[in-house]
Amino acid sequence: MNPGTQPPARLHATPSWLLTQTAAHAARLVTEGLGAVAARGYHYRLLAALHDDGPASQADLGRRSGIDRSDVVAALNELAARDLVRRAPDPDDRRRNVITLTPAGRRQLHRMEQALDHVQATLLAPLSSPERAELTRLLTVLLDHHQQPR
Amino acid sequence: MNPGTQPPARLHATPSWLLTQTAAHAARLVTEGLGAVAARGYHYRLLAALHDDGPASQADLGRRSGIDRSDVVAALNELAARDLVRRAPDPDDRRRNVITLTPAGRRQLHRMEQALDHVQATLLAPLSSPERAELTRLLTVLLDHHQQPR
DNA sequence: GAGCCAACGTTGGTTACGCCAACGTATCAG
DNA sequence: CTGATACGTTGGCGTAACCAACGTTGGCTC
Repeated sequence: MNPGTQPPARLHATPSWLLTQTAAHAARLVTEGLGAVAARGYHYRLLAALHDDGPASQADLGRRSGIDRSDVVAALNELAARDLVRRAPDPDDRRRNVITLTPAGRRQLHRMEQALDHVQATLLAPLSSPERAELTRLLTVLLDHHQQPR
Repeated sequence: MNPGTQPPARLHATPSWLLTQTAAHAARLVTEGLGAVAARGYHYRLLAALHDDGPASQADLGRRSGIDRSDVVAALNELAARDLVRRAPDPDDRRRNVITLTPAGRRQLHRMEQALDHVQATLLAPLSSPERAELTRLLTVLLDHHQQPR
């Protein structure tokens, strides 16, 4: 986002504009926060998915975290190079790799979560506690609605 | 976003995750909607800024719409090539170009707004009217807070 | 008036994210 | 056995956001 010396035109009060703009801001903060621990969004999503639901194939990981198969490959290469995950062929299905979170990966995930907590605080600073809850609820409704039908 | 056959891990109930994910969805719908009228986000923002606040230099346009100077150049090239804006040297300041919305540009802006209205309806389908208003309010608070200080 | 700094338009990168097409290998259903 | 499907992988595309650098032009100060 640019330094805005002029106020943005007020006709932009449409939710999709607000959403994408606010999101751009959020994404910037998230990128910044994760960058501080040498990570990016995909890394967090993958490690979190592994932590939450345990080891998985790459395709499963992609489905869990909403990342395209091809992007999973690249991100896992980076994570594996730093020993944050282990990639082993699945003996039961030789098409698959089994991806496992390493202790180092667990530690890194923890660091990411701390960074994201801080981002959270910064992002939601102007909202009261009930407002934060309401925002979370509304966004959850939207997300669920738009990804259930798949 | 990927077709999600598995439910996303539930630990992802953090606002920044929700925001960026919902936003990714919104952005996808916006891109789709604008694509149907052969446009993209930057085009809409620029034409809307021109319509709202009148002719301006490229730098001013960038500040109004939150787009980097260099990206303004490229987007205006595309808009000018389709006669949606006019780009003329400013006689009063020969560093500047004065960008003006053409009648065709006004018509195109109208088409974009229709497309975005439709996107809005799709995106906010699961929310009641007061919920939509509340979401808009909360996002506005966030946006204002995070871009005022600049 | 001369010199210097700031603003402007422009070019040419870079990064993240989301997505799609294609290929070879492996598995499974008929 | 054969055809369809799933998997990992490579390579590419488009959008958005941003940064550095350059030459030109304006304005300010000495």
